[in-house]
Amino acid sequence: MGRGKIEIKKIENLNSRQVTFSKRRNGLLKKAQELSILCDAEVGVLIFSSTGKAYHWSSTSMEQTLLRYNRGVAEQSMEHPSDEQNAESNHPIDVNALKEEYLKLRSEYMKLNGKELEGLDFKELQHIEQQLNDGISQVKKRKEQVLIDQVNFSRLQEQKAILENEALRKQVGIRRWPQEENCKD
Amino acid sequence: MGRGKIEIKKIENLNSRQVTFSKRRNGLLKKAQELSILCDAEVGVLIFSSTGKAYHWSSTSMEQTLLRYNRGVAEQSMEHPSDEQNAESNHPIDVNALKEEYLKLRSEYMKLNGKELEGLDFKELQHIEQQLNDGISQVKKRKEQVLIDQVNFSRLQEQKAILENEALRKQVGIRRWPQEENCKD
DNA sequence: AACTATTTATAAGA
DNA sequence: TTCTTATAAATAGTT
Repeated sequence: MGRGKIEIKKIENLNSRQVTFSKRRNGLLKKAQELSILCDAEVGVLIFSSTGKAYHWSSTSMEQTLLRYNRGVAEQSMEHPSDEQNAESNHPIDVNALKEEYLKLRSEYMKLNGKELEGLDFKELQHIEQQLNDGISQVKKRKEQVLIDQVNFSRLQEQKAILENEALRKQVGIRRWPQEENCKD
Repeated sequence: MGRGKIEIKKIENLNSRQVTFSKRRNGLLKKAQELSILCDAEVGVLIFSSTGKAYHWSSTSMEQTLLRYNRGVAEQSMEHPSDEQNAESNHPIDVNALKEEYLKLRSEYMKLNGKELEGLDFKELQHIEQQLNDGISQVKKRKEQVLIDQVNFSRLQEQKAILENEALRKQVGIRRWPQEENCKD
């Protein structure tokens, strides 16, 4: 839509690129606003120029829009709980969402440490106690396993040492016998 | 740009609105892509329809784009350290630091739940067990206190009820005594 | 920053 | 939904 048709590929001329960026950026934001008004939609747009300058617009607030996006992402990850990439990278991205998650987690963590228990009712306390007991049970199992592994490892080392000793003894024996004849006196 | 000019305001007819949403959504995403390619910019678009459906597009990945946005937000809050709005939302200055904190806390939390214990040695496991025992001890104390509070509260209610009963009995007595003389047979 | 020839997007109709 | 097409809007190249 202009004096000539253009190919959609990076504009190499810096000046043209900056002019086009300015024009099309405004166009995109206008379109975004029109879409949100006409269709009663929530729209957010984020733009970073090649020089690193940031522009953004949201029909509500960017924070709200990002929170909504993250909620969606969270739901998706619930639906595909064991996607490898998801598991790795699906932590909340928006600062506020992350902070919220962090504070929630911190609160849970404090409770497991027997702190900040005020305001919990009996049933909630019972639940935490159960959670702690389960935790202890797992930790004890793991401790036991670590000890068993150690014992097994020691036995293995012992066996290895014994075998090595036998081998060495044989070697020593073979080498020594002729020598011993000289030393015999 | 169509058969007729339209005013930019919510389209009341549901069907028209949905049709326009679909068309303009595609248009917006196309424009976003063109901008990103022509001008070598990073662009992200988030759209939520009035029915709650989510659409999004990013020239890189939405996660990367949002991280970049949040970095910008963080930088801004560095530039105006004690802005009123900042004080209100209390953004952590560095998203990455927060993310790191979050992951560390999450790891601790998992351990207390008896998960992700691989790689810990016996001493570390013992420490976690001790931590869990301390937690349980506190939770039990708190449970006891909740019960004591409940008992005390019940006693108080009981006392109140008894006093009320006495007061009522007296009132009833005063009214009844003359009547009882009639009923005595 | 404006201008304007063209291209592109899309409103309304089928 | 999808296609068609007349028209509005966006914008490429120019001034």
